[in-house]
Amino acid sequence: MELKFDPKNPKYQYITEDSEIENSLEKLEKESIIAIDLESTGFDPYTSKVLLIQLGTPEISYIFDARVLHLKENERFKALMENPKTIKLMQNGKFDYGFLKYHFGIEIANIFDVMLAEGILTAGLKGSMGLISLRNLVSQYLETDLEKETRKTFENYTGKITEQQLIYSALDTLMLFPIFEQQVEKLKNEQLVNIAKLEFAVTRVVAEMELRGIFINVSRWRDIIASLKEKRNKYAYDFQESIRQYYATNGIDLFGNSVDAININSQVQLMDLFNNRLGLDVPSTGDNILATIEHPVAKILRDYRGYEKLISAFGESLLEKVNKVTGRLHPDFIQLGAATGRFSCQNPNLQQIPRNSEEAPFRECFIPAPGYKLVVTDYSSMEMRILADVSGDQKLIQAVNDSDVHSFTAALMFNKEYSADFKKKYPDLRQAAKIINFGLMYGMGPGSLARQIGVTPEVGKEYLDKYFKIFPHVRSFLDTVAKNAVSKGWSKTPAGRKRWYNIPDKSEPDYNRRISQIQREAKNHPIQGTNADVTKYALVFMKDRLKKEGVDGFVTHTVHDEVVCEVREDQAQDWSLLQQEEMIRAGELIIKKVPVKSEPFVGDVWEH
DNA sequence: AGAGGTGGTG
DNA sequence: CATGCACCACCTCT
Repeated sequence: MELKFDPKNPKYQYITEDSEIENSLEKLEKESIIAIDLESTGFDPYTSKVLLIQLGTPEISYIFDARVLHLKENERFKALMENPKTIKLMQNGKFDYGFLKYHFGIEIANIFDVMLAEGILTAGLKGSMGLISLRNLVSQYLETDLEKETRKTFENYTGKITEQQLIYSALDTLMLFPIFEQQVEKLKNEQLVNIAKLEFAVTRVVAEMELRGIFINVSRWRDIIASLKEKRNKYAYDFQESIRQYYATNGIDLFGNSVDAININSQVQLMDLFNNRLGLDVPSTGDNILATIEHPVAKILRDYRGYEKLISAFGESLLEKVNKVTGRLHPDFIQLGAATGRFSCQNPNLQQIPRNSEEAPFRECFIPAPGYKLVVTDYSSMEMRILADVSGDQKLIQAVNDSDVHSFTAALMFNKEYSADFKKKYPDLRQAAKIINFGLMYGMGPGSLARQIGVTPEVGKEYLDKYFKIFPHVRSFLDTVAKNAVSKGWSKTPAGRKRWYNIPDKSEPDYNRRISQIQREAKNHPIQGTNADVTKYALVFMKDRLKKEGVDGFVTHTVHDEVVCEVREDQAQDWSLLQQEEMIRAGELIIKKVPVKSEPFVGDVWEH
């Protein structure tokens, strides 16, 4: 590919005088597409400084020294960044958006993010998930090596910006244009333009979500952990006491301190205990296995694990992530973290905080700032509605229209009268139907279905047959998706989001296994992926609506089919209805054959 | 450092 | 024959 710049000697203008700003802006304002990048002393906007802001054309990069220039007061600078008519090429724009919003009050508009574009174009393929580096894009699209070592020099810069740093900074904007041009063509060819637009709109919401963060009641959190530790320690002690007899130790060391027989957390040592010393024969030490074992040690271990899990995964380590400046948690939401289009979440992962329970009401520790409320909306049985919608199965559409899908399914399958109290009358039948309903969306087969419900494989197959006899279009839809995924190498959601598959060669030894894997993934993709599409539209709609209505509120969190906003107390109740409205509007963009439902909750803790 | 096991969420 | 989707964190062990 022909480049419009010399990678060894890129053109740039380093601007260190306020008087030079206007001149560069004038040039940039003439462009319909500019590239933006930013160099900072770190990754956290609250504790890091902005050093350089690069705004580029295809030929030249204007490097603004943010330390010495008065950019915050420059309305023209801000207007350019916020101009919705100018496309802003960025790499992981969420990062720069957050810094510019916090340090300069700038809200970049009309982003084209090459990282997200690549994620959309390669969803599901190995190495495409999550964060894709500019270096990789440059290597792939421009067959050039982009030196990235210089970035580290910004973290402990000594004052003077070096020529090497300027070259590095300039390349980061110049490289974006030729990548952009090729990606646009690909997006058009794959009919992924609308999905790209959605992701680019979402990235501003995500940036603000991360910037705002989530308030957490630290002392309450510590109290929960402390009480869990007490219980865990008791079970840890009981465990050591009950297994000591199987080991050549009296449990006391030379100094009179008690010493453990084995490391209770070691899977290897536990296997030795169960299989060599207790005379059992366990394939693993997972909870599903331990649950079937009569031995008292298994019971103690299960109890211990229940507490240990919560303490290790959600204990003090989470509190360490509280931001020193804001006192809030600012997790990373990875916009294309999942192959299906869902978000993933890290540092900490607030999408896996346990549901509230008596002993560990973790979610109750997530609270609004003083003077605010949390407004929570989630979609009700969204994936079932999606399955009904995409399959077009009249019976399933009818089932989700009724108040309880699983009961209705059970009634049809087991020839019972459907009634409002079905759940009470036939809890087992409902549970079986629920497992089938969910299992199907994951491509489950008769074997594991039978195992889940606790029936023989033959009965499991009967159930499946019965199910598909009632919902024939569900079967045909899933089969078609699976077949097409293998023949075409991709599947897509109604909104157009694609997921690709590496189809193995027939000569591969595990060909059948891998094809089955792809078929299951493909059956799930339109369902999980549509859920992601809908929630992402909802996020964009909500942010826009908050602004339009002048509500003092922020999107703070999302968990796949749920959105949490933090809204000023006196506005929260009214806003909750608008939040519900936007959730439903987003759903109805894509889901046409069944109603979309979402109830709003206003409260002082995160639960619903 | 990375893999495997275990278990938390939707 | 064995085959339930999508993630991330923590632990141990090599």
